[in-house]
Amino acid sequence: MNIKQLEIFVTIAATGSFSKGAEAACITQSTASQHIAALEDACGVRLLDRTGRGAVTTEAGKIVLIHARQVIKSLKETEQAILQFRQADGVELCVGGSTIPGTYLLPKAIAALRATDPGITVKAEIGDSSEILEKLIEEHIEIGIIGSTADGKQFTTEALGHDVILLVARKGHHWCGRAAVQPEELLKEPIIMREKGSGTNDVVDAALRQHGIKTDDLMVCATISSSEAIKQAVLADCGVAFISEMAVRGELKQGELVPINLAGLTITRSFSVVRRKGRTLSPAAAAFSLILRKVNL
Amino acid sequence: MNIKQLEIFVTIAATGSFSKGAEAACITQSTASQHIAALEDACGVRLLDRTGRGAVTTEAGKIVLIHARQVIKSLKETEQAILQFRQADGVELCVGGSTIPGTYLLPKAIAALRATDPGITVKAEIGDSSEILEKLIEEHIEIGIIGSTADGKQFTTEALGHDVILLVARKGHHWCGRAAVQPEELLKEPIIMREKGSGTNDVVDAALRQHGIKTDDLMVCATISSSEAIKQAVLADCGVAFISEMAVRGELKQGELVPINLAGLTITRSFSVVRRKGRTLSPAAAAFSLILRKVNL
DNA sequence: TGATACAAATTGGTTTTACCGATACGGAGC
DNA sequence: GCTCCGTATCGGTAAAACCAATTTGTATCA
Repeated sequence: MNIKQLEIFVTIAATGSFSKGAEAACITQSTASQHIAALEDACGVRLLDRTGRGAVTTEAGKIVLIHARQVIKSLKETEQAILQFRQADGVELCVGGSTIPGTYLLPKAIAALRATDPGITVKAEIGDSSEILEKLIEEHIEIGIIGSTADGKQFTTEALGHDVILLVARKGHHWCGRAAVQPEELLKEPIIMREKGSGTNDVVDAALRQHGIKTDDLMVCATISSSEAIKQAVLADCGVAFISEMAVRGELKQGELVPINLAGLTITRSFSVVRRKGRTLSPAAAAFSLILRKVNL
Repeated sequence: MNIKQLEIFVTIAATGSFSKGAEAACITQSTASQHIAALEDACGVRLLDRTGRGAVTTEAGKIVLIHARQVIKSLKETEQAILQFRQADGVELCVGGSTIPGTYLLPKAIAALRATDPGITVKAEIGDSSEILEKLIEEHIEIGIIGSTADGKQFTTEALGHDVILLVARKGHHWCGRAAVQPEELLKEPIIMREKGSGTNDVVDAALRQHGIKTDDLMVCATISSSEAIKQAVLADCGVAFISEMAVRGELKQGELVPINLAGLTITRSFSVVRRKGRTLSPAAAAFSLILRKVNL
């Protein structure tokens, strides 16, 4: 029993004749006849009664007809789903972003994607870099943007642009107005940090280490897993903090937060688009990947 | 896109490997590879990512997988339905019977059928002979029992046994006790008849005509389309009536109704099993047809 | 009752497909 | 770089799908 047989059976049943059905199916009557014979053989019962002026379905034929229509319908739906998928229409794209790019880049990219491909709905997951990579492995997301690098064996990364991480203090902080602060001075100043595993923490840690400072030795007054919350903490005069320039752009402009110049220390990091190595991107994800680059320019 | 391809795709997706999937599907890995290539070609997208340690479904593959399972399920259901049908299990058999055989033969036959094939449910339609034939043509029923004959061009009939049609009167009727009544005497006696189109009417009409009597000339005091109702009418002393012996067996035994001997006139008729010519009977109907003959013996 | 259409079944032969075994290729792990 | 494991590809064979032509079967009509 195969699809072709069922399709021809349905058209013959609909037209009430082998020859008409065959014509409708663009095959010869002889082929149609053979198909029906094979189908009847497979079923073990006669499906069409030959009347001399065509053919009518038997009781068994009526049963097969109903089911055959369902099979054909399912197959059509399969083709339809693939078509939709290829046009990235009605599909859900799952992406992820670590805190900073997830908060400040993803929304723009999603908006741009929805503008060009309104058929795509996006599900975005925000987490720190390590969480995003984990979600990639577990296939919760197809593509992610993180602020650190990823293992080249499991992932394919692509640079996307960069970001400056600033040391900021509340206006009126005693460091304000100073041309430069020496890195060692950090050791005696209350500071708010991101949790380990976050991209921000990683690059700050690496940069300070180059100046002989271990983050473990800092006077960490709080470890907070949200940049936004850290910003609020600095505004509340809890201490200073390393924070992405993107996250404090507004506050810097309004003068509520002040960038502190650390002598000889400029912390930058690149964002990367990351996906599982060797995996094919869905058309939706491929479109998103393209847009990410444009948006960043 | 065909069933085989989908089936192999599903097994490969389930086993996570071309070679394991092929083994499970009892084909070689090479064939499996070709099937997937063909399927991917048909879909226009990659369905499986080859990882070097097997294969995992792509986003597109996940979509196809869900739909492919549905297609395969539908096909399985088709096969299952046919199997049930062939075993006459869970099927509804539609039969018909004209008044007399429908009332006095069908119930026994249905009971016998249900005893041997409990999977069959029977839908029986009772009507006069012409109605039964009409239902056959309209395919409301597959098989019918009528008390007259049917057009040999459209129907296949099979004799099933016969029945005597008696002229009966209420006990105490002035004809009771007479050895014989002359047919002409009928013209002066109130009589209750079945409607035209009924088998009973047909054979009575034919028999009387042989004795030069037209039914139109009878003193028909009522035309009733139910034998049971006619019986009640005779019991109520409305008049005499031709009635199937089967229908009055009980009343004759109890002496409430009395058979009248019409000189030189014995009306018998055969019952026939009728079905549409050239049409295949469902297994259920075929079983029923067999049983009908046995029950009648 | 035959003649005549019309429809489906069958036949014979060609093209296409399905399948397998063997082999080439390619990534993962040592 | 080598080996192992898995997929892709190649070449050949057997099966099937398909068609054109023909036969068979069934109503319809004269």
